[in-house]
Amino acid sequence: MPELPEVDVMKTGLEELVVGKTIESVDVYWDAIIDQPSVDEFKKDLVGDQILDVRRRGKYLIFKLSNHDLVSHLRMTGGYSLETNDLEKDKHTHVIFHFEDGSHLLYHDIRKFGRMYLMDRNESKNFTPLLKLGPEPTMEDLDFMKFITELGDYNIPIKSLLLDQTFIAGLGNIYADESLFRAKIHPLTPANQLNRGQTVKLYYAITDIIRIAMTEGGSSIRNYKNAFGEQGNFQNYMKVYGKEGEACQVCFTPIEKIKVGQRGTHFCPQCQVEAAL
DNA sequence: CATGCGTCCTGCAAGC
DNA sequence: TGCTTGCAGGACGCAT
Repeated sequence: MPELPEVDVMKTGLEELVVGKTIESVDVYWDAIIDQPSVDEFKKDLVGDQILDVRRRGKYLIFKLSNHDLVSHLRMTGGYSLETNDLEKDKHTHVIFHFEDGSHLLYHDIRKFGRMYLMDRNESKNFTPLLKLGPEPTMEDLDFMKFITELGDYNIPIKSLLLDQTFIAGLGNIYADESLFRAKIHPLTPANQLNRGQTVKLYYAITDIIRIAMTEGGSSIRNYKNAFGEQGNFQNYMKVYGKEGEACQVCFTPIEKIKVGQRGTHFCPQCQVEAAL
């Protein structure tokens, strides 16, 4: 499932593969992928647009086109690939951008949760979902003191807060669980009950985990691949995600899995103790 | 306003 | 073996 590091890898791949290409036509095979405008307008408006740049904000991709901004969210299973020779679409290919040079950019998405939003040029800066995003989980963007202070504003489980994109943009279930393990914080601990030491550890855990995941090309679980069809390596660094029942690498206690805010949550019951109240 | 839950989807795995 | 059931989860919409 693409989280920030995986989307970033996809962005880098797309930059190399499609910048400079001009769209000749667009096919849409699953209408719900196109959130705005209508499918007909989407297909019509993109004709003749040239791809100038590809950017990322949180888990969103932003294609900067000569006449539009195209915002794309991959959600669970979305992804892009470029076909330069024969067009090989399968049942999971839902949108195809045909380029004037004869190549094709395919959007595929098994679960069909992904969404695309087309708007006028430079209007993504006024696009509400992007405006609401919190800071990037990097040391450059995530202000240390602000992070520490704002944790005290939320009386919800810290795991749930880490998944709130308006608090921090880009963390998903994997990196939230891995960050909490690294910081030795129990996922159910209310955010406003973390002590000073825990908040500091959490800041560095999040930024470290994301930095490592980005340098390792993201994670490849459930066959996730980047725009080049390559896999990432961060799954080799995972300590708790998907490891329920396995011995903790630190203390050998079996990793447990619980539900927090309807989401599967993995943690070590020995290393990640609840805050002392 | 803050929080919680159902919804969208398909593939896979577990259970009988 | 073959069927049914449940689970995976990001973000939104609606309810409380």
